[in-house]
Amino acid sequence: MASKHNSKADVLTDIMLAVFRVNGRLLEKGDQLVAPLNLTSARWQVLGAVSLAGKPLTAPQIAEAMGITRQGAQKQLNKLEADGFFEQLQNPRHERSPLYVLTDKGARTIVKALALNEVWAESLAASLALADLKNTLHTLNGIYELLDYTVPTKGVRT
Amino acid sequence: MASKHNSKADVLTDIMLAVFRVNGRLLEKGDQLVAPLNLTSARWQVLGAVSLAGKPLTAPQIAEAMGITRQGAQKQLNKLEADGFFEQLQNPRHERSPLYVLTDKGARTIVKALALNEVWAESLAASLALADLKNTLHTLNGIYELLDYTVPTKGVRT
DNA sequence: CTGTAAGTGACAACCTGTTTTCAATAGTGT
DNA sequence: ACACTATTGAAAACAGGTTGTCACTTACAG
Repeated sequence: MASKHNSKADVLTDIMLAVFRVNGRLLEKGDQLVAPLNLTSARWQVLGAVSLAGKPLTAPQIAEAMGITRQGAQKQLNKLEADGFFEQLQNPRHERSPLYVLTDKGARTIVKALALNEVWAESLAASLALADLKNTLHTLNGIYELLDYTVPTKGVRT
Repeated sequence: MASKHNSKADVLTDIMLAVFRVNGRLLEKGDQLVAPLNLTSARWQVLGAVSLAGKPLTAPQIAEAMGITRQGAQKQLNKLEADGFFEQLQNPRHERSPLYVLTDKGARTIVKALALNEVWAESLAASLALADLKNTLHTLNGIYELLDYTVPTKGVRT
């Protein structure tokens, strides 16, 4: 499976391919993990963003927190609201742009999802070395910053 | 930006988030990289799979090499054939399932794409340490194997 | 042979996300 | 106040991928 690795560029190329594969598996396993809660990875992420903020957010704020476009976030919000995870709150600062607040059901669900994730991550991490994990996180962040280098408008998408 | 990291599971969770972010950026930058060749990351991957095999492949074979479903691969193949990167070859082993072979244009294009990728990877890797890259690749592969663990049918999707 | 299971292409519907466009709302400088 | 710009929701088209169905080859056990 391993290639020649005659240069740093070769190793980096293999890392890119590994990132693609791992990304796919993570989404797949994440979907399975929260399926019993009637969630998917994408929907869980939205719940998590609002829960983490600790206060109601507008659709564009959620999108920015998640690093996706506001339209993408809005789609999930519409579904999540229809399923009773969110409620709309009148936004005093914008009459057409409501704040989204977790319902009791939404709050209970995200707590369960985070617990499931914690158990899962622990079982995976058990067979990995802390030093390797830290190094990997640091290196991935370094790669991300290199890739992020030439973003003009602070990452804001229209 | 860094979290507390009180446990290996916490670091792993941050790695997961980093993988999502890096994956997104890689696709974005990859698209930009090969846009002058009238390719996208997805199409480039198909070209690469057939080029790497060194012989004509059927749609299901390409799908398996790429780790996607045959229907997904077929979609790209149809477009790539329409754009003159592939030609269909009569398959002696299955009259309804043609072999896809690179045209001259396809072969020339994948060579250019690989060259662009090499230059890009070198420029990125320049500021990273070889030991860190190797460790990261190894750790990501380890994570992938852990995630891959419970796949029943050898990963074949219907 | 023959029947049955597996492989395959062609579609269609869906998921997640992006881009584009439009109209309505909000913010700001003068 | 006023005009100009930025923000926002809504909707549609697109990209890349998945799942499911259908009909048709192919493979293979008996």
